Amino acid sequence: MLDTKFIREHTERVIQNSSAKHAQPDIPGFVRLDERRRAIIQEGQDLKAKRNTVSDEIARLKKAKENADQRIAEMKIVSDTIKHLDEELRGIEEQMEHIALFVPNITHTSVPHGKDASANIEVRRKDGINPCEGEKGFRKDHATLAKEHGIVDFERGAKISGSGFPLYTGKGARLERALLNFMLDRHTLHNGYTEVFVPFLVNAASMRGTGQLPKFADDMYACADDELYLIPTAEVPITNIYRDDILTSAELTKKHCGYSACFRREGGSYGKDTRGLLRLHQFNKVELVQFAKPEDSYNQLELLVGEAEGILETLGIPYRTILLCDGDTGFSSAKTYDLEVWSPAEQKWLEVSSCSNFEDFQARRANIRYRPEPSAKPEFVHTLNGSGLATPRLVVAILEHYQTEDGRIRIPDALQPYCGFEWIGEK
RNA sequence: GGAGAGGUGGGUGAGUGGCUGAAACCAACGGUUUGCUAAACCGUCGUACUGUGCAAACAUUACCGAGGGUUCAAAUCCCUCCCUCUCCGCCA
Repeated sequence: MLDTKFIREHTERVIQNSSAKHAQPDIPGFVRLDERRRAIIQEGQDLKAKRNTVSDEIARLKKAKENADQRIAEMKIVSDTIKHLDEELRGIEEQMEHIALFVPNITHTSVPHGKDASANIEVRRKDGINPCEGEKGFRKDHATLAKEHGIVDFERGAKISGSGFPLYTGKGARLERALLNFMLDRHTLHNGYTEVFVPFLVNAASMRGTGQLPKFADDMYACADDELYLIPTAEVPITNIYRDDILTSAELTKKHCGYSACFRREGGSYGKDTRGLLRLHQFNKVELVQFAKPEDSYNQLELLVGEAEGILETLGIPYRTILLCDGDTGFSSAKTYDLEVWSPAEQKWLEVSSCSNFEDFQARRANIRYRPEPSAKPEFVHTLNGSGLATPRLVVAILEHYQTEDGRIRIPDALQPYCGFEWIGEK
């Protein structure tokens, strides 16, 4: 959410930025409502001030056993007027909020302009680290490999829940767990994150705090009877840990990582991208979340991207890092880098991480603040997050890059201690 | 799920209709003093919005879990909801 004052004072910029992000909120309407709102507040405050002083007078009169009926009658009318003003004000603020919740975050000046992914900028690429040689005829795609080795049972997953709910079996389940443990250990032991294990169902206030609601309601699974939502990412519960809190300057930058299952409806996305593990309704992810001072946040974003890249480097998977243009940058984000791994079978880059600086956009919604100095006024923190990383496409990359000519799959060195085996498949 | 108790400022905690935005204590911050990892004393010490002002600041208003209601006037009375604690039941 943007600051009302900011929208009022930078109306043109907000309109342009919204349109770059393919959104058309009614900014002029918002500004008009804001004018009326402030007029009502002023009028209401004057009347309330009058009521307060006269009420004191009534108290004095009554104490002195004098008649106050005249004043009471006057104040009854004043109170009625106040009531009507408050009602109008509530209506206006509701309308304003309805508009404000759909205004996207302003992108950072370093973000390139463009209408879609074609304007994104590749900032780094690490290929040539393929441990099992280049693109050869023996290569099979991940779904075929997964079936042949019996490590993912898509059919039974579909029987249990539906398509997009994979059932990992045997070494596949072990590999999944190994990846998660490996990544969590790395972020907690080497990158200075404090681990959290979060609820997977959250309330509406949490979803609003991180920006999933109200705009993306259709993308989420909801438990209507309990007003709870299945999280699409651990970003939601982790960021909301400090909703309505005031942090101290000393505890920033605060870094949390956590595993969660992630649930996404992915409505209308059936097509070629849905093969195997490429796009799922439920998947596993380790998430990185940071709460930073405004002056540190962009430096922290670069560090966070590096931490996510470190996982791919250690696993020896070819990847590239993309800076998203404004038209491709998410609703809540001011600047986003995507990490993509190469799928030789798909001949495509697959997104495995999205690392963003939200500046104070989420913090304003979720009311997460800090005091720059012990007795200073609280200010909004900057929030950042990134996947570190999501497992399904990581498994895709491992299967496809680490398959050998004899049809087996070698486990990356760093994962072997976590897996307890070196190979998938018989020689 | 049933019964009871309770939710007040960073913390503890007083306050049952009008001089209470809220005592007291603790913490924190500033200062004085004592020459020493401390103590004493003095002072400051919630948040938001609106307005005036370049600003520091000042003024109004609102906020005592959330939302409604009663009243000239609500932390205080009434209703609904949420949460916490205790006991019982159930359960991994």
